[in-house]
Amino acid sequence: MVKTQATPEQTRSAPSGPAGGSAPRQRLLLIDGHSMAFRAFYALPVDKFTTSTGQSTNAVYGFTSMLVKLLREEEPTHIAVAWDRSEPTFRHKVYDDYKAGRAEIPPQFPSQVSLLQELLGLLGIASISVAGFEADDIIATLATQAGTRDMEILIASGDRDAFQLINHRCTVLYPGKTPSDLARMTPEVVQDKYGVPPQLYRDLAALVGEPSDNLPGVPGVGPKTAAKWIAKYGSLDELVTHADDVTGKAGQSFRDHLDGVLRNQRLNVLATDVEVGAGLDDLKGHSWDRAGVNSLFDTLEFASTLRDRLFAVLGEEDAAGAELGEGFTVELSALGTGEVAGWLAAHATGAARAGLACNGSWGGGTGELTGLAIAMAGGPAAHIDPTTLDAADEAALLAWLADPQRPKALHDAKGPMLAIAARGWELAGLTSDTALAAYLVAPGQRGFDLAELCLRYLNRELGDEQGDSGQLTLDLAGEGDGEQAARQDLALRARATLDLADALDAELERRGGTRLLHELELPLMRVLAGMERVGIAADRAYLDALEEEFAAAVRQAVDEAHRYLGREFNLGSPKQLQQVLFTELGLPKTKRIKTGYTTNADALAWLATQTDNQLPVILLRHRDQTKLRTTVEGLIKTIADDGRIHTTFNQIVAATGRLSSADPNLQNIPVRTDAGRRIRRAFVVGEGFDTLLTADYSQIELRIMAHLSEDPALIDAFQTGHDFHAEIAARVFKIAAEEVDAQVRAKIKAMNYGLAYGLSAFGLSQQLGVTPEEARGLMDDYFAQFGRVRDYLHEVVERARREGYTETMLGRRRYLPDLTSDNRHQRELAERMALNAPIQGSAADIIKAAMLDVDAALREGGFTSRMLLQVHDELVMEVTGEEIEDVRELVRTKMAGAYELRVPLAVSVGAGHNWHEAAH
DNA sequence: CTGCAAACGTA
DNA sequence: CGTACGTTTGCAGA
Repeated sequence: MVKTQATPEQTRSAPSGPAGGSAPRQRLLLIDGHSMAFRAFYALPVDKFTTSTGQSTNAVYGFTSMLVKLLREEEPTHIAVAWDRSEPTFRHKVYDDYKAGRAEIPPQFPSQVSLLQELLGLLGIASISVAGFEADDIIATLATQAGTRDMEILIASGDRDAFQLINHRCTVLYPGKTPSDLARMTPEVVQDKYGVPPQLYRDLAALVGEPSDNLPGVPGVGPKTAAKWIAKYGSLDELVTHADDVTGKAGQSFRDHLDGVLRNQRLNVLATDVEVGAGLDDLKGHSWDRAGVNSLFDTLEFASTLRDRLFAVLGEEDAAGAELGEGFTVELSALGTGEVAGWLAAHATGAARAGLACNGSWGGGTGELTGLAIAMAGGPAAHIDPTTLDAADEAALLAWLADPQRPKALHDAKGPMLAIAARGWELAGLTSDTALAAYLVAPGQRGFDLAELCLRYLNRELGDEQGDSGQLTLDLAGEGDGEQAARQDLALRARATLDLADALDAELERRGGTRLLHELELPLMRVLAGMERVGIAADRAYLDALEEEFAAAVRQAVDEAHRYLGREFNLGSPKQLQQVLFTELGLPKTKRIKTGYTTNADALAWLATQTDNQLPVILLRHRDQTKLRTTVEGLIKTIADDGRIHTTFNQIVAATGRLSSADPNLQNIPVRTDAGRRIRRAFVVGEGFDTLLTADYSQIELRIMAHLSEDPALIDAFQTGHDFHAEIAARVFKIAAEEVDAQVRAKIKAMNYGLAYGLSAFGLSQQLGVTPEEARGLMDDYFAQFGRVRDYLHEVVERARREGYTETMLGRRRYLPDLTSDNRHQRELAERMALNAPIQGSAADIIKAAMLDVDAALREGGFTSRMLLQVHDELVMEVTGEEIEDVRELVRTKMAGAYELRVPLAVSVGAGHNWHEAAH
């Protein structure tokens, strides 16, 4: 088996030979994968090399470290890593007990081998393993082939069997205390150390034995005696021939154990004719995947030092620019009044993309632009102060910014876009948003800072941000170095954005995400900016009254609780609650958590059933009312001067592709309880409009599951059923849909929704309050009718494990390296993520596409009505009286038609004066 | 002042 | 032992 990764889009190659010079000798590096990884495993403490998700990384780290050192110091032109297989080898056929009695492999080790093989794949280094043979045999075979080509050969192996391969052109690098501390085993060193030439080393080993392979040698014969004999007789064969001549106690022992010695000799010979499936030419440096390596190192939580060292050695043959710390350079023009139009005309008129960077502040649907930098590929860059423009400059600049024919790249553009819009300007022609592109390349990563991305994708350092207000260097002399440095800094960010956009374009193309960026996320960003700018009207007086009401209820509950206990305590402190409930009142213990026992709502409700004590009930009411009060409080604080609440939609945080909403979060406004729904009445239709309209997808995730699984019964249920859950229940229990009672329907509904989350029988039993056996039975009944769903969910996980990522209907990927973790908890969590991601993510794809369609239709139709919010499967719109029927129809059509599934996409629409009334 | 844990709201 | 988020609060440590 040969695993290589060769993708034409990649530009760098590894490993590198010595640059320049005249026809350097070819040098083949062969690594015994398991042997070296095992050495690394024991050289580094596993507890110090464990990620936050529990994945051990000590072997990966140590091995990689060794690899970097070898690449740098040995400069191989060809390289391969050979791996053992778990299947028996020809040696087992000769000797049943070969390697028997070996210590158990530590549980943290095997998954690291997979990670290493993944890493080698990304580095373009061949990983070779062959059924029936050990890594040593593969190495011997390749070394022999290389020998006939007069190549220089280096073998990194902790297995002394490799010593027999040593000769004047083949050196074994044998690990000492750490795998990076390698001893060069040449013919001279072997002779010196063992007293025999390398070609006779296996004769010596046959006599001495190899305990780790369960090959006992001759008792009483150590390396010294063995070497003496071999020197005297010339070889083991000769020694055997003259076995009777060997004197002494050792000689007798030798004769007694002759069979074992001959067996050892047969076993430790290395095969040199293995079908390795790769020729020497396949072992030259292949292209490597920088972003993939970065992404893997990120998940392994490796510090940048190892990464830097690796990239430095891989990038050696590149032009000088690849060195870390090279940074970015620009030829900066700080444009004064009257200079902008001229600079733009001179530098930014063609089809070449410009990098942009903005200073200022933004959020809450608006912003202020205080500085703008434009950088072009060749180096020219300009800094523009938007407050000092004359009329001609301003006209030229805003025309350029708004020109879709002038391609631009900008990092995290939605904020700057709001700031630009706040000046009354427009930004068009964006062909990349580097934050958005990086998100599509690897969603679920922690940060998408420009500086971080530069390091990750360009291997270049972007100087620290100075801060927009010059906090670090406030230059008292006025027009001095501080401002100069700030302009330079902004220009460098513009330049970095430009270079990064190119790198991410290529990376995204490799991962099939180009269309997602250009046809979905980039256009959506503009729509989201519009929604943030518009906001949603809030009824402040109503909210004030509501807050007072909830606050009164909270005070009441606090009072009651204090009186009940006979002293004051903080009801908001879980710690004090635990003290009161479990220590002072001696109530039964709830589920254990890190800090003791949980006091969450479920636990309190359970406690209420276990005791006559009224405190749990009071606490529940307190929790409820407190939550409502703080929600209302928070909303009031965010009402802007225009009487509206402007949330910020985050497009690059949710690993599945969903949007999120913050400052305030308008995607978690209560709806399930009566009291909660009252809060929704505070979201009202704004001035100049007549109706709030909500449109939501019915059971979109289940419909997606039906589509993706192609389960005929599930698809059919959507075609025929009016009440979907009842329809499913009827099929599971083989009764008529009308006979399904509310209880049964509820169970099936829970089951339906649980499926997409990877619900277990235990989890289902907890939720339904039935026994795990009953829940198991329910699941079995369910899958008896909808078997393809089970197959699908299973396949989705297996495929993700193989490929390393899941994919949504529009090709949005989510990488889940923990699927091969040896930590069961982490692995199972990743499995649930893997089966949920395509479903939740496809739903996100669909509503995003629908939003684009709705937006386009509204603009094309010249409507005044507008989109305000997105809540995952719901859109909230603000509509004028005369447009209501058209918009109702438009939204329904666009949402239902956003993507064609094997089942219809059902959309329900409601209207009213506030969000509560509009719900249906 | 910052970061974590617990709790809880939504889809 | 059910996925994806964001916010608030209390509290411990810097």
